[in-house]
Amino acid sequence: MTTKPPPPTQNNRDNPQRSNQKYKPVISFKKWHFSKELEVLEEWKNNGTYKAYKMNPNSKKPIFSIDTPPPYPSGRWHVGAVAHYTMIDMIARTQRLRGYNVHFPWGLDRNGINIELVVEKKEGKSLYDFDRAEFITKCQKEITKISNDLDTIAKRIGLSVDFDNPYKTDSDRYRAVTQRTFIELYEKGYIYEDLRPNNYCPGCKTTIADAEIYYKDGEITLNYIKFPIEGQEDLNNAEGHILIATTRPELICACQTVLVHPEDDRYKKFHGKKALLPIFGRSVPIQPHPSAKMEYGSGVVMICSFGDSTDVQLFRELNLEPIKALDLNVKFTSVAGKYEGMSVHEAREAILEDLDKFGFLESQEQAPHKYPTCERSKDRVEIILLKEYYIKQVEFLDDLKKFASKMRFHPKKNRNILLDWINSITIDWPISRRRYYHTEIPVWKCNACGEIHVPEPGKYYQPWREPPPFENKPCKKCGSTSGYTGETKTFDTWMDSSNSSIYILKYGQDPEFFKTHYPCSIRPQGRDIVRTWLYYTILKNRLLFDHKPFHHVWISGLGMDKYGRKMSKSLGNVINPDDVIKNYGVDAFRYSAAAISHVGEDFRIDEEKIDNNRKTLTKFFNIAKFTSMFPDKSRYIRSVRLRPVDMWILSELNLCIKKAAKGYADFDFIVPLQIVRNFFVNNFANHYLEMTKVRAYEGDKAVWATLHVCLKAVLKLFHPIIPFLTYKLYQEIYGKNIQLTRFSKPILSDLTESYQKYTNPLTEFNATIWKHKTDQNLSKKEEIHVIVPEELKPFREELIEMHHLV
RNA sequence: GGAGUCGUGAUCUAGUGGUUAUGAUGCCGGUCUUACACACCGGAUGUCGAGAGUUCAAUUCUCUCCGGCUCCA
Repeated sequence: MTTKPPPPTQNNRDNPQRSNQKYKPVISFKKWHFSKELEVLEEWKNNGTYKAYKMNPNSKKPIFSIDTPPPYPSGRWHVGAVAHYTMIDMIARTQRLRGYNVHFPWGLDRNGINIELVVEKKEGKSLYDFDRAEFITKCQKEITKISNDLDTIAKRIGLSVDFDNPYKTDSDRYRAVTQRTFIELYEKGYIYEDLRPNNYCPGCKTTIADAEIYYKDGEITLNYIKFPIEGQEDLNNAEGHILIATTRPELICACQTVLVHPEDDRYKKFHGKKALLPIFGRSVPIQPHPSAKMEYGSGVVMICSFGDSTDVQLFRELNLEPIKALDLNVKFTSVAGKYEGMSVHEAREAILEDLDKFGFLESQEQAPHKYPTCERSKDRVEIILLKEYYIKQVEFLDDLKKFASKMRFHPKKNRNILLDWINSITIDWPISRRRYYHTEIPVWKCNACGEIHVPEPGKYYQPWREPPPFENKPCKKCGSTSGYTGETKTFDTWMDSSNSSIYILKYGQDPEFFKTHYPCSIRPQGRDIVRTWLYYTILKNRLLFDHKPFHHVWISGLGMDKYGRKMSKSLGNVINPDDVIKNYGVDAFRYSAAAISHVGEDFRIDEEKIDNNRKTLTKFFNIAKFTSMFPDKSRYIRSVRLRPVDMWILSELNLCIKKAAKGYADFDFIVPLQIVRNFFVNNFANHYLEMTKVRAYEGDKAVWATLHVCLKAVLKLFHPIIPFLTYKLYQEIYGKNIQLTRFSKPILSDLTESYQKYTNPLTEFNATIWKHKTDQNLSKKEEIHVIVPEELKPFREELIEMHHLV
């Protein structure tokens, strides 16, 4: 490679680039600043965009329904949640551009204990000390107060939901649907009432389901206690007592048996004997059972009602009579003798002192321990005998697994989270709660025989304050006319939430619509609520319709800080989404959310990265601005005389469209983002624009057409991710609302495909020339003596012009 | 303790039984080249989690282990 010395003075008169005053970008502003997003929002408000987001019931396009997670208003959105919702919005925008009639509803989840706890705290008393109606009114007011801001931020982040028809899970209409599902399930025989040991949260004062329990790690004292052997009592002789290890000494009063491992030679001598409960003196059988672990503690375990879920299992298996040791206030009952009225903690202290005093307590050691807590109040959960309503699930688990295999999971691997949970279920779902701001259980019981009566579905019932809707009829079971008493219990809020997908498809409201559009297209949700929201939805759909509820399930990970740690107040790493939007704009945030990782992975939110992505958007803007200098001749792409370089970029565009479509079909936005960005910046801007600048300024229609074919396609491909910038550019350049368009299809594929092979040699050749000039400290305009290689002959003219080859 | 899943430069990511392991961001150095310094050019950075096995050859297949996450006990 040789270079000629530069001519003494460069005469630019003939340089076609001088004539670029002729061409001005059509874009009305010089720079993109994200404050323009606010203008876009204003335009959307005025140009009917929000109406265009609505599902059109008369459209012939196929419906794509999204079971938008209805957010629970809780003051401020977590920045991870904001990212989550923008990604769900990308799904909606993608599907519109793919030609679907998208049903993207907007709702608020307003039922539940959270708001009750807020009111209780504010008023300083427990809900049982309120008048029920008054308490409900207070909850309603409180939740409405903190719901108000949600629409503003939802609009600001570009959500394309149907804002005009939001639903609320605490509305009469929604609750009527929840009650309908209960009534229908009751009539199908899937619901029953039973007295069973249940998880009971002392803080929330209600039963909770296994799905609502989280296990925490802690340490606990393991107490070695001597139980005398009946008939040969002697605390000082190995034959006279058996040493058991327990973490729950306060439950001795509820003990019904003592277990040792069948193979444990140390205790074979005690098989069939009886042990006397210390302090209480009651005798219980000692029996061999494989659940007693030889290596844990002394290898002897006492089984009480109820220390943990193993106890519950063993009571059932061994047919033991439960002893109700704790009442609803989690205080000991009279079976605890002198410990009656004490809390768990008080009783434990007291009995340990007594055991020690009387010589029963041999020793103590600290042991690691996992204990169940309530996910809401974080209180330690106790197991108490309670009468509750249950939905059958255990006998349907195989069906649920079948449905799980029929739904497309994004990402695929997250199906296992669901399967793991299904496989761990051993008991039916307790659905009744002893709370107020929840949907009421629509049941009245006969005053004479207690038979359950359910009303006709369709209406919202409040049995605790309404007369039974069948007042004058005699009881269907006993014929009594002594009247009915309304149920005071309410539903687990997951009974409501698990209806969202059928509610938005108008179940119980528009049977025709429901029939046509069931099941729902996609459930987007976070990984943290697979065992609740997703699981219960599948269960309900199995029981009601014997059908899978969704075609797709999209499960995203959780938002972390930039080091991958959970955001928490105590770590001081909480990012405020309002600040992020204020500092970098929504598109930069959305772009970052898409670029952050594959769907399903936990993602790290790093403000520095968001700021860098903001710069990338400026780059995009500049490419568009340059392109917009030339008239849009894209519709003549088939008739203009395309040269090889045009064919080449079209072949790259086609490849880009195809690859991006694949990523969009998976709702995995990092894939299209990387592909389109690479095409737009690396191939289109760096190489194609540079190679065709001269022709473009000369007025070559083929270049003009190609430029705009590419730009249009790219704007659309980026639109789901960065709706504001792409909307504005499309509006300014093409005078149309990009939100109402379709993705571009590959164009002239057959003709252009063979040009694929030039990508590498072409870009490498250009890079070599650029590098050479830089190394030699030459201007890019400097003439240079280089011969275009044979394989790049089709691009010879452009390459000579571009690099000033001589 | 058991099950599932993942593990590629600081971060995210491509990819494959044989490549000097892809690209991006960041980092470092240089350059105001008229779409863009919110730019461009260049550079450094990886024992492809560790070990063993299969193979002529393994980042890629198998096993074990380690680490992250999830679930269960």
